[in-house]
Amino acid sequence: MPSPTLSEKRWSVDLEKKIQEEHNSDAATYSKRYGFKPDSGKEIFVIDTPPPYPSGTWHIGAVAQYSMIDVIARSQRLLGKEVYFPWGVDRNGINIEFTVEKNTKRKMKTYERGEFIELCRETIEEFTQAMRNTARRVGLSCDFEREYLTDAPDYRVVTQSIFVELFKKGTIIEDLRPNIYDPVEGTTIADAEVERLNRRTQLVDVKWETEDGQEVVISTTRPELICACGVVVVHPDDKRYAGLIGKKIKLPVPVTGRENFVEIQTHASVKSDFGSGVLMVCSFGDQNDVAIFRELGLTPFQAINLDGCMTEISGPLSGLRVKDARKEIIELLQQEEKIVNIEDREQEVPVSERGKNPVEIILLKEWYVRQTHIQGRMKELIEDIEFHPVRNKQFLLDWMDNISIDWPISRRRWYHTEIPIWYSENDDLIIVPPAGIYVQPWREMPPAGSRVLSRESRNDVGAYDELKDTLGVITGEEKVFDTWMDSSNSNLFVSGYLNQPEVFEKAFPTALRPQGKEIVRTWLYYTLLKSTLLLDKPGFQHVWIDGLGMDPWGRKMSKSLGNGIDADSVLECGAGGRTGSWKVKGPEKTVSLRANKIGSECFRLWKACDAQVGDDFHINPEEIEKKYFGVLTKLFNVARFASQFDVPSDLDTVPEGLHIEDKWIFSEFQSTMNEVESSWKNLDIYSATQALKAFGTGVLPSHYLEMVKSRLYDDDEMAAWTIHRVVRDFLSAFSPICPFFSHHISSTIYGKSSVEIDSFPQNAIPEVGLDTEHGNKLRSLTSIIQTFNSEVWSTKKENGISLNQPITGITIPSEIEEFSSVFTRMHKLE
RNA sequence: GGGUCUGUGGUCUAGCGGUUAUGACACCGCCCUUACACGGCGUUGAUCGAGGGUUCAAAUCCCUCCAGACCCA
Repeated sequence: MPSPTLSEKRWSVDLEKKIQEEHNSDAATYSKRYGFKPDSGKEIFVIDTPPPYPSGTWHIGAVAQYSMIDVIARSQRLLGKEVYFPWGVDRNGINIEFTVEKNTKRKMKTYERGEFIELCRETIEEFTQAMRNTARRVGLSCDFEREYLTDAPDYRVVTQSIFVELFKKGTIIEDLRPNIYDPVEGTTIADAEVERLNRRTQLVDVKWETEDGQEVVISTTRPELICACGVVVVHPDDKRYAGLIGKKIKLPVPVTGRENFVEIQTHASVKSDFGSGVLMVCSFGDQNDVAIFRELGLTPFQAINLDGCMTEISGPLSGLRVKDARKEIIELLQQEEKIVNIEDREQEVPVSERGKNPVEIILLKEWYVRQTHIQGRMKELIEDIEFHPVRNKQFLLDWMDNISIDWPISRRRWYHTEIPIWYSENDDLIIVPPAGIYVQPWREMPPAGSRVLSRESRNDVGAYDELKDTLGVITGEEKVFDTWMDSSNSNLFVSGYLNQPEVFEKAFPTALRPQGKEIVRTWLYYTLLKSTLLLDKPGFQHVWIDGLGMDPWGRKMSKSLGNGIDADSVLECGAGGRTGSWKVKGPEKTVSLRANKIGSECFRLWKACDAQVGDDFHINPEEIEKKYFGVLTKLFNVARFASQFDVPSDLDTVPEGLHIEDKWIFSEFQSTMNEVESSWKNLDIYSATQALKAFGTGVLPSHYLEMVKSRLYDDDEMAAWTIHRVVRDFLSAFSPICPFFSHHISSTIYGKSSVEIDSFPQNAIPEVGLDTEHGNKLRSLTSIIQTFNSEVWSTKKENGISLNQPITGITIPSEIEEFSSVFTRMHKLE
């Protein structure tokens, strides 16, 4: 055999790593290939990639999703777009504060604020570096040079400027409202950050007494809140209590500074079969209580303060933490024999997503983004966005139907973007910085160019520099923004809002928002809300919502289940001869999984092939290797086989005299390529990959190569031209999925890397293209050819004839008579 | 409790009104054939979660139930 230019015997993870290192080592080439060049004149395609949150290791499901975003980025480049695939890292937030608290065993608020922020910054930087490495390792073609960090001044200033803009518009308001509050972490949180956990609680039946001495039993899981009771309600149809309605009932516990009688009223939300069927409504016991208070126009009582302790009104409980207060009140009630029964039961308790602390509803003055008024308009704008897959749009619409309160955006934490506001001494005026300057009001005075506004009307009163002396002692706002306030600017930021107006003009609405379905109600929703409020535009052209990475049994991976798989271990599996092994907790027992080689190319091929967008996918390294490494081996060998024959000097001009089988394979190839091209255009990775895989591991090697082998050995130039043209174009179309694999082969054989191709390969022979008569006729022969070949192979096998021995008595079907000389030679028919 | 989605050979998956129900992996058998044994060829193997219905015709549409996932209350 002539020596192949592709010298390696097969594809390997070590080869992959070597190529990857070369690929990343030369910054200039990297940036030429993948850097964003807004002035190139090509159509701009900006991807609003989800900035990952660094927290130790990167979740394999997220890495898999991310690698598919890369496939989209690369395929759009292949289609001739000017792609901006940004690399951003989300670094604001409570997670890193927790990490620092845990590492140093000290609560945030025991630090000096500046010192704590510095600790957070250092810690998150370490995590960020690990993430950058994984990103490179999985082959992301991000524009790493323009990395953005959401905790950097240039990002935070955009959040602050947008806040000021919305503030001036009156879209951001401050108000004293019941807020969901995490007393342990000392901060307000949004609806979207609340989750439910099952906890054991006690349901206590307490004896109450009406003004005329009638005994009423009320069940509650929160007896400590009796002091905040505003009304007692029964269902309007509940005959048992009809006589009580309108009467006054005495609180069974001592209270301070409030009436100790409340009225008995009716309310339709009462569940008559729960407990005794009588419900005490406390200010802010839960969301339903809040709703009833609002409906009945009652004045709320504040029973819990910001530290999570009981307030004065609770009388003897005053100053106790909620949990202790509950114990204490139960004891008190027991002493007075006012408890009829105590029952342990499972209850879903609302807790904060991050801290898992039971949350309370507390009346607080906070900043809000108004959102309930704009839902209709948002829905109209969303109509213009294409969703992939369409059905996942429902997640967003469902969430929007649930929006009933404004979005509280202020938080009492530190490692976040500061709310850019100062207050005048009398609190009537506020000072905001000019656009473009990042400020930290808790430690700085307003910068030059700041404006003074009326706190109430938002009217501009004048320049801060001139009014300085009339404002008295000014105070900076100490609160910060909810991190979603930052994250929901990502599309504006990457599209050039404020920083590059000329780019923004062309790049907005942002071409693509790819994300996981678990953050539809937060990231996607808030981003769309921003673009509606700020610009009255849809925000995106396409939204691509992927499913979740699950364990091999279809459960979400989580630390508590012990079923997680580390991304790096899969990407490095097979490097340096090391095998990978994983212990994963299944539903019944722990299972050991092993694989010999995976790497980024195989991993990407798996994700591209194995699950459609939007479907949850099971991650099992054993399966990834078994099903997809072989595909790479096969494709590599097809190319290696081709590489032993001279590459014709001109692959772009069709030579005269192609044989019928050459035209036939082009007819098949072109129909594959048409499907691939339109799939790439529709962001349909699955179909594109399936089509390429089927062709590259099926008809091409099993049938065409066998048919032309002898011609190739005889130095037939037509056959060589055909195979090289097909392999070259195949690699271009395949390179979005496996970029290093394609890059290596194409640059070795053809001297040009497939990752640099910026237009989809043209059909070599238009006359056998998709809708041509000639092409259709040739394609209709494919199954006949496959069947015929199979029959010959089985016949030889049945007769014990080896494949390279002659055989007699075979008739070639009349439909493929034109190929008779090919088959005669291929099968040695006599 | 509500919403959304999913349930197809041992495993994963395609199909989404008319197919002998794809394909891959695994299993079993045969084969070293001037690319590839990390390969090739071939054979087993599914009444499409269960039960009702609509239709000339259902894996595909409708209903009920069961199981799982995610989200929400």
